[in-house]
Amino acid sequence: MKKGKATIHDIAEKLNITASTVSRALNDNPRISENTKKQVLKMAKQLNYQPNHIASALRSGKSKLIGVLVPTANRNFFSSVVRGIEDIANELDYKVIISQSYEDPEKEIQTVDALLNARVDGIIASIGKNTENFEHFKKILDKGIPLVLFDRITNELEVSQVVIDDYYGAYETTKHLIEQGCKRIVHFTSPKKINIYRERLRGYEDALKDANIPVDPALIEESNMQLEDGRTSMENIITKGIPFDAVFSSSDYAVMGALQVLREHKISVPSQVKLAGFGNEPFTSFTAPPITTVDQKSIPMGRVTAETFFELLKLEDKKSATHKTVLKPELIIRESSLKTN
Amino acid sequence: MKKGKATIHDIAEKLNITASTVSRALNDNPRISENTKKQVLKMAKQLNYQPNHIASALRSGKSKLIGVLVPTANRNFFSSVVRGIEDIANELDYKVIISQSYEDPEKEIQTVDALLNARVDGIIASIGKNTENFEHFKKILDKGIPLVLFDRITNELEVSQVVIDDYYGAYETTKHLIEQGCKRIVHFTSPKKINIYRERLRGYEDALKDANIPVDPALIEESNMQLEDGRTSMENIITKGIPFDAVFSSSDYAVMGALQVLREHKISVPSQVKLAGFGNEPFTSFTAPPITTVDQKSIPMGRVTAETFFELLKLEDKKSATHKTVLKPELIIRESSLKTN
DNA sequence: TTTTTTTGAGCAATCGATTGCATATTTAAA
DNA sequence: TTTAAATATGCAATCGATTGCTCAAAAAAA
Repeated sequence: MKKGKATIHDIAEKLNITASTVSRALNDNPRISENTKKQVLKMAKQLNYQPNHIASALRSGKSKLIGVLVPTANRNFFSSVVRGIEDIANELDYKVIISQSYEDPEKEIQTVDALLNARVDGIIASIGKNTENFEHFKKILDKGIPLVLFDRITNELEVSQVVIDDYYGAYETTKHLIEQGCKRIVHFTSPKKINIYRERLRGYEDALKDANIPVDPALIEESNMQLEDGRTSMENIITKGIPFDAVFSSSDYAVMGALQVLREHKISVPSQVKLAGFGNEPFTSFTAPPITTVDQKSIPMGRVTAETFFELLKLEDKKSATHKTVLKPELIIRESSLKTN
Repeated sequence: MKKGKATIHDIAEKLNITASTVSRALNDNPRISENTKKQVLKMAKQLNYQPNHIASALRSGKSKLIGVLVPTANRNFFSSVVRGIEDIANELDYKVIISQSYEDPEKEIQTVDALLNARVDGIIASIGKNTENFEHFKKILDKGIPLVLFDRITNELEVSQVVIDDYYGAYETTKHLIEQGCKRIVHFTSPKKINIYRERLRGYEDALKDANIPVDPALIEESNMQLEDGRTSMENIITKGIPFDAVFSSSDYAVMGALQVLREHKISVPSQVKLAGFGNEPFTSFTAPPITTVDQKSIPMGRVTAETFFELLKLEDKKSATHKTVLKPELIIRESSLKTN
């Protein structure tokens, strides 16, 4: 008797009513009398009844699971977004399956499939940096399953999305560096299809133009934007003897690499070269000097994304309701970019 | 027709056989002829059949989901372990639900409940730092659901567990500091019930004793081991005027805080004070100077944990089979702890 | 050729909750 | 008092896959 878990049938039996009534009572169906509801609830508690979500999912077609696909959970930005999503989802009694693509397009496809197979009610995703084909996301849409993208989005998909204003963040950062006296600002970017780096590059270029500083292609370094890539890019610039007085990297990791290389070359930051990154990864505040960066409003982004998602879930025609939210990032000025008098 | 997804019944109908046969064919049951299997597989592909895991889970009682509970996914150590777990799980066609307790005992209890309700086939967990009551884990065991703990374990639970040899790691680190000439080594630890900090403390103490250096309680700072706590602890020591020539912190975050405070007090690392942390968080290699730390073998730990878990899953009597694996950590020596001549 | 085994499949119940369609009982309106 | 409307519950099918049991046909043994 302790053995098998209690089901609605057990409750029904004890109360001499049917399982349907119990089910309706538990779901607070208006067709059930208050009295019966009370009794059912009481008996449910007494029998330590735990609803079987799997049975419910099978019948109702709703798994109450939402799949969250991120490039890597091991990044402050992504894990914070996830946290924001979780907060909202849990309130609504949804569970979150986090899965990681590890920036690998192949793995991303598999993962989408796996989530679909797990019968999630919808998917929230941020696209891997190297993804150039979006068929697997189209597949989600074709099935009429709600999809919301955040941060790493693409124009090739007509879906709801939540992003920060990367252009603005980059523009402000570049402007700040210019105000600190910089004229030869190196920019680290990524050549991929993903929106964010393009936008940041645009912000960088426009800020320069607006200050009447020519955009010098020699100062723009493309890479995969990891720490190692930042090192390589910095070495490149130094080796080529290209003069520069600042680095604005679209990734905190890459700017960290630059800082290391500058240190090794005994180039002083910020007096000789000023630095700014993007992302506000925690380590940027640990370094010596602490690095100026752009905060991406990760927790709000998670919450907004989840809210967008659940609105979508409520609607009938998933496709027609695409919605784009843009959050303002915040420039966090630290020592690495400040003029030394 | 495109509408509803194909089921085994659709396959059965097309082939003029029954769903049971299809089911068995798909599961490679020996009672089905090779020929039939081939046909079924072909038709399945043709109809783009995707098994409904939910239906299968309901009937078989196996959800093919495994719950992973970590204090926070946003830590290199934990996310690496998760990655190791995922690797193994995915190979075996299991999906992983990651959930975070955020070091909050209350949230941890809720999360365990949520996982249980999601009908995971088992749980892999690392206990929150502030958890002092383990009833929710006992509940898992009582239900006969496999549970494996890693890293943050407790003696109050009789379960399979995978840990590193924290004692060894701490002993070696302390010994290393002593060899570099340190005699007054501050230790940052956490007062909680969790094993790891106790073991590290023990390693620290024994290394001192073995070198005939008295253990001075004034040098041992207890805290929650975050960056801020490390700052506070370091300020404490300095303010009290307690002489010291090294800090060995059981957490990389806390040692980072110490480094900041030392920097602010113009105390030079490593020439005046040497530092070592624990965990090999990526940022420890970014700092100036890079920080000596202990690598916790996170990916192997994840894999071993998953392997232990799946072995457990195979067994009948879950309880009797507890198994403890201890991995050797590795001391990573960097500039922060090296003797300056 | 008859009997026994082996092999390949079908039948039908089952997992637990949900839900459209009755039906019985009250209550309100005519 | 009769009829219509509202309220509370039951019945039974359903979601899709799994599985114990039964059975027919084919192969092997007697």
